[in-house]
Amino acid sequence: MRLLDERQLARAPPFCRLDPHQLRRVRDLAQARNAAIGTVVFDEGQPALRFHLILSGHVRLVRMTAEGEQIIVLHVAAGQIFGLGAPLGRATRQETAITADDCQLLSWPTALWQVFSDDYASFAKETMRSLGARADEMSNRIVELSTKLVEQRIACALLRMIGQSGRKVAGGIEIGFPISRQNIADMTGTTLHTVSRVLSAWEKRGLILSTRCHVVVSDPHGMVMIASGAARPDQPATAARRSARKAASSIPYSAQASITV
Amino acid sequence: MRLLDERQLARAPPFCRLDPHQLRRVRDLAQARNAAIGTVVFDEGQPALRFHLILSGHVRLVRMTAEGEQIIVLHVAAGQIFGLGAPLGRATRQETAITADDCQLLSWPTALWQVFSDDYASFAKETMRSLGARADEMSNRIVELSTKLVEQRIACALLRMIGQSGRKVAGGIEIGFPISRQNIADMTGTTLHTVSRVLSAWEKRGLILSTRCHVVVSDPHGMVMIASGAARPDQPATAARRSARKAASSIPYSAQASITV
DNA sequence: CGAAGGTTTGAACAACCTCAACCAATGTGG
DNA sequence: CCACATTGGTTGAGGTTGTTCAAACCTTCG
Repeated sequence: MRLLDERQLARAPPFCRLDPHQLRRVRDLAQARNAAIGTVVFDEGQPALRFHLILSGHVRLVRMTAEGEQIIVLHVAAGQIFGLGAPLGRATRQETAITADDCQLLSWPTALWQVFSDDYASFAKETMRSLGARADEMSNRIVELSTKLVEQRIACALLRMIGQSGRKVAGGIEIGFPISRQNIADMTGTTLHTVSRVLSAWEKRGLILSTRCHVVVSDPHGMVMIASGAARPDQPATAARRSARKAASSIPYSAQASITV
Repeated sequence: MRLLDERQLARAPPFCRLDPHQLRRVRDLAQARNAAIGTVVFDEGQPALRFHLILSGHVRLVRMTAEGEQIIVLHVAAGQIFGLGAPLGRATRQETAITADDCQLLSWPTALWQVFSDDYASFAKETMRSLGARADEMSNRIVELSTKLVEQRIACALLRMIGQSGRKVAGGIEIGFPISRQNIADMTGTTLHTVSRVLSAWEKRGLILSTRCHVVVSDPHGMVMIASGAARPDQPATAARRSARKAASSIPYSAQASITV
């Protein structure tokens, strides 16, 4: 079991540069846990005592509003670290972490994050890289939510998921964990009704194949078209939504203002 | 000039624990720059060669879409660092940085980030903390964009700005830098027309005072009411928008699932 | 003073949410 | 193994929010 874990640990980006001896040390300090689908790993508001690594499976980071709505902020895939609140200066969890499928998890006390960072340069580097990637993803989500229509946002969400956790299957690329219409709605800021309508339409057009909690994208290119706002049936191919004020987009700012730094 | 910079530097969170000698070293490695309002500090797509600190003023981090729309991702206030793409593993800028008012800026080559982090523990800690705070802010924005009505989102944006850069004036709390309706629209994913209508209505109700590029919140508490979705004139005080499915929100997940970690 | 940028406001329309009802798949207990 | 509950999915009708279009106004600044 430990040996097995070590071998998987060696494939996780934050630890893949460590030698066998270092891996053993890291593994021995970890607490292992198998969590069935739907298990809550930690909950919004709790003290952030440990950080986690996914050996296999997927975890959703979720926030809930006072009105009882869920918003899926991020998906974390195998090989990745999550729950780094403490090193980022948060004493308590801001999100709830729920397994999206059956998971093997390791966790360490937050104090070890500093130790690992000091001892293994690649660990520090890799966690920073991962924080950066997530900041990018959130930033992209903000742009999408601000500018895109629901159909485009759903397309973006599917593309993001097949990019992060897609696996090739017969009819296309499948999202590698169970995902319901409600889940997709929670990612895109819409309702399951709208998601259902959109996916049904896409299935008729041959863009996807879908069964219960299960989506295969059979025409990724067509999906990109939809996500980008091209392939709009009626509209003239102009702005997807808000009036592209001035439309001076093509000239970067730098061409106008003197940039020095 | 250098001396003046050093004194201001000593007040910036990332450097406030340094002794005078260290401060001088940091200052001597920096490039100083005064940037008038509307100056582009760096542009989306450029290589990330330096990181920056605001001595005074405010900087907007902006992203543009293919259709020419701007989205304001974050505001950065005096004393804060920005442009940390490189340590986060990004070779090129993902956002454009534009000064929101007249700014005094310092910048350093990205290579020094590692050096400062190694040499000054408080610097490393503080930059992590700041990354965490921004991740929180983005996460909050995602929740707002996903669940709140336009009026609530605008209220949230105003509250966030007075929280970060508000100053007390005669009639209430003023946002500490110039801000147009269009800017607010770019923050909330709406149009300047809608922002204008909402602010006009608020001004009539005595919640704010506003002139060109200039907003004073005179009733912060009322603003919080609006932001949270209370104070809705017609609706019964239930869910602000999407149907609060199951509304099991009050019981934290942890009460249902065994949480161990 | 004219131009440019910011703001206001009305009217029409589109997107999408809400309500409502129903169906299909899966799981459960007798 | 079947009745039944549960969960996820589908689909139509109607209503609300907020965008789009259009036009005018005001302020600031060269």
